[in-house]
Parts: sequence; structure tokens; C-alpha cells
Amino acid sequence: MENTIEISINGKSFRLNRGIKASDTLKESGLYKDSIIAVKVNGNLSDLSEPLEEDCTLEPIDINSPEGEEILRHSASHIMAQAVIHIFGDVKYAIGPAIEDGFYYDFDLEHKFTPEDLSKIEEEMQRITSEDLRFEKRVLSKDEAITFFAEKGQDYKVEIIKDIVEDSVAIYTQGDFVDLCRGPHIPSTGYLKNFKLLSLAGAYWRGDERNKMLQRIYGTAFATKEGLEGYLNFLEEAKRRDHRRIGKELDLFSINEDLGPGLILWHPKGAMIRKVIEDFWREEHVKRGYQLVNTPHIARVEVWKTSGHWDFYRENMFSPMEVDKGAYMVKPMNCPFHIMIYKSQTRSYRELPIRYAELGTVYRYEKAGVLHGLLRVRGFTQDDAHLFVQPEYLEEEIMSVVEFARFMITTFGFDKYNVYLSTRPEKYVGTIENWELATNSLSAALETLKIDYKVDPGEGVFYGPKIDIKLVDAIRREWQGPTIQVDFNLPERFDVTYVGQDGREHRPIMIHRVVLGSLERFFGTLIEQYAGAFPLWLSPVQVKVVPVTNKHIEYANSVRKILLEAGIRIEVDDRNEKVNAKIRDAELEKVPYILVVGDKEILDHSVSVRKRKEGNLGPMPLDTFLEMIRGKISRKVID
RNA sequence: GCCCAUGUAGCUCAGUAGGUAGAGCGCAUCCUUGGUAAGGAUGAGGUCACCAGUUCGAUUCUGGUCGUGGGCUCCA
Repeated sequence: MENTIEISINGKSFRLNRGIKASDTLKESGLYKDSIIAVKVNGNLSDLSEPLEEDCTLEPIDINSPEGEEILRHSASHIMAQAVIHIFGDVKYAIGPAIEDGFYYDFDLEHKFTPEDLSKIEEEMQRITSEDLRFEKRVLSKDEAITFFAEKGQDYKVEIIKDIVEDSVAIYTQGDFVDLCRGPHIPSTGYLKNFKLLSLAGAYWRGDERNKMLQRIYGTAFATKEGLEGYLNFLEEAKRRDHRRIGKELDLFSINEDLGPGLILWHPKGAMIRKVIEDFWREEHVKRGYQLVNTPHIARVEVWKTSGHWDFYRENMFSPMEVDKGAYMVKPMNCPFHIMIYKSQTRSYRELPIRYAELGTVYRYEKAGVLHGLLRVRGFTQDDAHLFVQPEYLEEEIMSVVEFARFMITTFGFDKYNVYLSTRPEKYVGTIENWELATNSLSAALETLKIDYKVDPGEGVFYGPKIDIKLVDAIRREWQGPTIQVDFNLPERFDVTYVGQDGREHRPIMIHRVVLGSLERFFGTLIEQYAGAFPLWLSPVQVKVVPVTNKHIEYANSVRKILLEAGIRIEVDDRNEKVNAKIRDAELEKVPYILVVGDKEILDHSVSVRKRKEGNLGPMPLDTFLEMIRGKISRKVID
């Protein structure tokens, strides 16, 4: 065996001694920098201290790269665990991975963490990083590792090792702390400079609610101070945009605990926005060949047995209510009702596709702990539609639905979105063949449209796979938006048919879809997207008239009358306040346009225009102003 | 549902080592008539989430219930 090996780095190759450390290799090749914290050996992540035994390709990983930051965060979780043990002693540690934008570690201990503990732990982490302890890797056989952790009473680690298929496992030591870990890690604890512990949470061991609940600490770490500060600012910004806070401030909606959690009260301003959304939604549906329908909120339990909801969805449904001798249930979905309309007469292939659309309010029992503002509620209105199509037109129909959804969300200002394809879940109805057919038609449609998508395995609904479109908002967060589901099962369960060209009965395929999601959730997303400063066409109050003094109220009202008749949503602030105060309040209300009117404006029948956030635009004839905003409203301009 | 935190005026929050409470904003009235982000004065608002218990006395302590927040599990 030769005692040198060939190592190629960035396309150059070096012949070096067998067993050389990765870090020394980089130094030999002149590529070493302090910011390099790990390497990839033939594409596999590895420590800088890893000895190289074979010919290989080496790729340095910089702490500033996404992979480098992930390693940093993972190491931060180890350091946090070490700090927790230093402070609290008898601790069982479970898992501590890096996650998007941070890391966490799950602990099992007697002491209940308090928010004050976080700063103590942070201080101890700071001390550990100042000691600059090396991360040292050792490889043990599974048995050795089990004995090792069992002796330390680390039951969770033992359980994890037992599930590992390889014969050996790696452990990492820094100072007095040892953890089971695949690695790699930063070379030493001193590399961790910019971090912060963020929150406490309960988390089930292995994410299973039958298991013990552990205590989780979330934190984050970044390569640079700027990165950390940027992220903390992002969290602040998210708080500022919180739809629950803005909903209260702008008087858009509320949730009343006496009425019940998860039930939304749409206040006048929120309801006005909803009306604008609904009007637009209906118009666009009619344009695209949908027929609007309306259906009741309850139905006999037998219907839900036929549909499969009774067996597969009951835990999400409110309990049945006794009516005469039968039982009725509040609907969690609109599909059976639309099916009944379809079945009210014999359908010919000439009628297909039939597209029924309804803003259908549904009720779902959600566990108390999951309710969240407008985003997770117990009663909501789906912007629902069910399409009955012939199998040969399925893909075409899916494509037009996807296009429709894209049109809707971009009109509302969501130019970026991510697409996911959710496949068969554990609990499902129907045959595997039909599931495959349905899944394939969804993916084929996306591919024909050249839309990139990711697969979400097992995330489909019980009756079919779906395409989820997640909106990306102004600060790059994802929100659940449109979903499109293909369903072979309900048509069979309800024996839905059409008469084909051949005079025989055939089975249509159903598409369930929403192009916004639910009005509640979509509204919440809109509030966060715009931080309450809605585009002109959506604003509940589009124009606020501010008379300079009481003498000008009459003129202000005449301006209001003219614009109101032109279809503009307008209010006059006739309070006994100074101009400055009225302007300030209108700005805080996020009204898009403020019209200041006084003596000057009365003289030449004009208005002084002030645009939200931009300030005074100067005087303008009233007609000109009206023309301008009418144009913007009809084009649904977002500015 | 589970873990932790939390619930005081319409809103944001102080406070009471157990003796039924306060600020700012908002609201009402009056004064002020002011040209692009807060003019002034006076006043009205609270069963201190709810139900039990301890106590001479509970908003404060204990237990429970409900709600809310951050997570877990689960979803439009």
C-alpha cells in the first residue's frame, strides 16, 4: 500500500501523506481560512480533523455558507445541552438538531425551565465558548455505545442507538459533555459567537403524543453578528405584522370567548374587505364557466357515512345533533352537497365539465391548543368549488384550475409562491390504482405548466391527493393558500354518473379546489402581507376627507357625496380636532388617500391629496383625483 | 388533547408583602377653528376571567374551569 494519496480540491490535485487531517490538507494546498469549519469528502460532510485514508475529492465548507451555518447551529445545540447539564445536573438529553434559522434541544429533567433560565443558560454557553473546547469525534460499536450511554442513564440516546442500522456510531466530546452524533461539528466551541436562546416549549418524545412530553429550548445562531441581528429584526417585523394585533388595532375582526374560541366576528371594516374579495371572486368564477350554488350547513349523518367522513374524518367533526328521529351533522366540507345538486338530474357528457362554486361555510372541530387567530379556526368559509369532469379532460381541467389559482393570488399581490404535491396518507379511501392515477394527473398538469414543485409524502386528504400552493409574503414567510384535489372516490361512493356519447353511464372524476384557501385564513395572510396597509382596491376606507376647520365640513361632505356616488369608499373626519391630529389618525388607520380641504380647495373645487406613507402630493381638481383612483381601483393596482 | 407561560378599564400596561385599585391612549362634555403625524380642561368607565376553598376579610394565597400566547401533535 502506498503511503501517499491523491486529493483533489477545487479541480487541483495534491499528493499527500495517507492519514493526513482534512484541515492540514487545506493548509498544504494554501486554501485554509479561519472561516472554514468542515469539509465534504467525496460529497459527504465531515470534520476538519477527519484523517483522509483514500484518494478523494475535498470541498471546504465555510461557516458563512448555508451548510456551514447548519453545522454551526447543530454545534450550538450541543453547547446548549452542555450548559444545561452544568446548571441543572441530572438531565436526560434527547435530540438536538439544527432547524431552519436555528436549533433546539429536547430535555427531560425534574426542574421546569423558566424564561429566566434562558439567560442563565446563555451565560453558561458564553463561558463554554470562551473556553474554546475542541469537538472530538470517536467511533464506537453499537454495543459499546449502548453500554456507554446506559451507564450515564441516558435512556433516550440508548433508544436512538438501538434504532440505528449501521454497526458503529459516532460520539462527540467537547470538554465534559459527550453526545451521540453523526456530525460534523465546528472544530471548537469558540467558533460559536453569535447566538441567542429564544423560547421554551413542550415537545413529545419522537413527536408522538402518546410519549412523554419533554422540555424543548429553541435558539438560533449565525455566522455573523449581522446575520443574527437581521434574524432578530425579522422576528420583530413578524410581530409587528401579526394579524391578531392589526386586526384589533384596525378594528377588522375579533374573537369573543363568550361566543366560543375559533369563531370569527367580522367587524364592519373586515367585512367590507371580505365583500370586495367575494365580489371579485364571484365575477371571476362566472367568467370561467363556474355556476354559483348555495347549500345548507347541516345534513343527515347517513350522508357523511356514504362520503367516508364518518369513518375517516369524524375526529374533526362536531357531534351529531338529534332532529326528529334522525341525526344531523354540521358540515366540515361542502362536497356532498354539490354532489347532490349534480345528482338532481341525469347528466350528459355534453354538460361536462360541470363546475359548482360556493363560498361555503364549514365547521371543523380543531383541538383547543391549535387555534390561532384567523389562521386556524373552527368555523370558516371555503372559497370552494367542485368540478365534475370526464377522465380524458382531467389534466386540462387541472391546468386551468392551477392557472386560475395563480391569477387570483397574484391579483392579491402574492407574486411568489411554492407548489407542493401531497400524496396518499395513511388513512385513505379508494384503490391504490386510482390514487396513482390521480397523483399522476396532478403532477402531469404541473409539469405541462412547467411549474416547479416539491412532493409532500403522505399529506393528501383521505379521498385524494392534492396540489397545495403556498403563498410567500413580503417578508418571505409561507402561507397555506389554494389547494386542488383530485378525487375518484366520492363519485363512486355517491354513484355519480353521466351519460356518455355511447349512451351508457360513465363515472366522472371530481376536482375539489379552493383558489384562496378559506376567507378567514386568506384574510389573515393578507393582513400580514400588507401589515394592514391594504392596496387601494381592498381598503375598507379608500379615502378620508379632512376638513381644515368646522367651516369646511360642508364642502367635505359634498366631496364625500360625489365620490360615494362614484363607488368610492370614503369617510369625512368631522371631529373637532386639529388638521394634524386628523391626518395622524388617518395615517394610523392606513387609509390610502387623505384629502385635506379648506378655503383654497373650496375656491377652485379641488382637494389637497396626501398619499399613505408618501405624504402630501399637493392640490388636484376633484375630477382628476376621482379619475386617478378609479383607474387604480379597476386595475387593482398594488402600490 | 399535551407542556410551559398568562388573564387588572374599550386598548396597552402599572399595582396591592391579604383591607375591593391606577397611568397613557380611547370615550363624553366644554374651551380652542387650528393647512399635512398628537391643542387644552373636566368627567364617566373596573364583581381585578369564572367557580370553589383557606381567612374576620381574597383581585392578591390554594385548587379547579374557561380563554389567550409560545410550542408539540394535527389542518383550509
